[in-house]
Amino acid sequence: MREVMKKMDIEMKLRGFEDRCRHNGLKVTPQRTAVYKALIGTDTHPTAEKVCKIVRQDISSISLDTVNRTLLTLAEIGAAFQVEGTGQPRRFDGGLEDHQHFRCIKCGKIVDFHYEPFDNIEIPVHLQGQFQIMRKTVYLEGICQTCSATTSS
Amino acid sequence: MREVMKKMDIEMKLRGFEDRCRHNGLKVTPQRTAVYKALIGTDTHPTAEKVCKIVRQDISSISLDTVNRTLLTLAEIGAAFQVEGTGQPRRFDGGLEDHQHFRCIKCGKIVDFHYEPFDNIEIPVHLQGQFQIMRKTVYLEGICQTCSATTSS
DNA sequence: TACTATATAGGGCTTACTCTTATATTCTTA
DNA sequence: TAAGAATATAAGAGTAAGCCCTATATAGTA
Ligand SMILES: [Mn+2]
Ligand SMILES: [Mn+2]
Ligand SMILES: [Zn+2]
Ligand SMILES: [Zn+2]
Repeated sequence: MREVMKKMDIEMKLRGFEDRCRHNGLKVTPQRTAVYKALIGTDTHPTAEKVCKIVRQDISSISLDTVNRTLLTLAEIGAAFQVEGTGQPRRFDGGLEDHQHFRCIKCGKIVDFHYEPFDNIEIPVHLQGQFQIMRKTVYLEGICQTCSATTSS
Repeated sequence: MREVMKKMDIEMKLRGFEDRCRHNGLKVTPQRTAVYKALIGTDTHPTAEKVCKIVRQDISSISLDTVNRTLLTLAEIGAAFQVEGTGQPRRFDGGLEDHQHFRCIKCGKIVDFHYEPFDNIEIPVHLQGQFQIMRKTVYLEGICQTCSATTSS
């Protein structure tokens, strides 16, 4: 059943996260775990503010600063990353598998997508010599269907 | 001779820019022209602040707000774009030909590069139906040589 | 259980950017 | 070419994200 699988998946990720913290000399705190859980529980590439709101359902006293700090920490230890893009409030992604993003320049929505040729692009050797590459992604920008429909009045 | 070609190229771009302004019902002001010129005169993906400094060599009284506003205007009329990436101060690019970016997460440097297979990626049909795509780029993130050298102490 | 190192909450601070308004400039049309 | 209408600019105040500081709290450990 789907739900059961999902729960197992989350449990596994949480276990991995705790290990990752320990390996990096970081304490496993309820706040950290909750932020991580909130992040992997959505595919909306949320802002710190948004994550904070979610986490406060469990830990009502968590501060926005802690959420911010924690999200940066997650990125540092490789448990998440900051989404590329151009918006003001920084956005995060807990999806570590290779995938691509489309961003709507009207509403700011960021949509995940997969496409074999993009997921599997190979970095050419001359660049590998020049840079130590840690992330690669195909980034598309434009207008989503909702916004297209709304605008054309 | 290189210099002469460069000058002709700039002249052509400026002419095109003025046309683009008029077609969009925008007045051609010294400030706008200067901001545009500054932007196409660099490949460093500058911030508004940086552009402002450059422009002030010509127009010492230009305000940072005008530079900001103008850069956004350039993006709106398609004479430039905001660079994807994750940094705080927004950065701009006047290079409209297909090209890709590498961004160093240590020093924030953004480097242009070309690679045929990346420059020519085709957007799959199922995405074209879903989104109106206005820009595509391969975005790489990592650590540049300078920062690699510095860090490994 | 007690100790040490690290994390958090809260609040103030900084900085990039946006908004407002009075003045200046472009562009049009007579 | 002069005058008028529409738009742009400069300056400064306002806003919001996120960073920094410090006293208190908590996790890991012995
Ligand atoms: Mn994603
Ligand atoms: Mn570029
Ligand atoms: Zn949209
Ligand atoms: Zn670097």
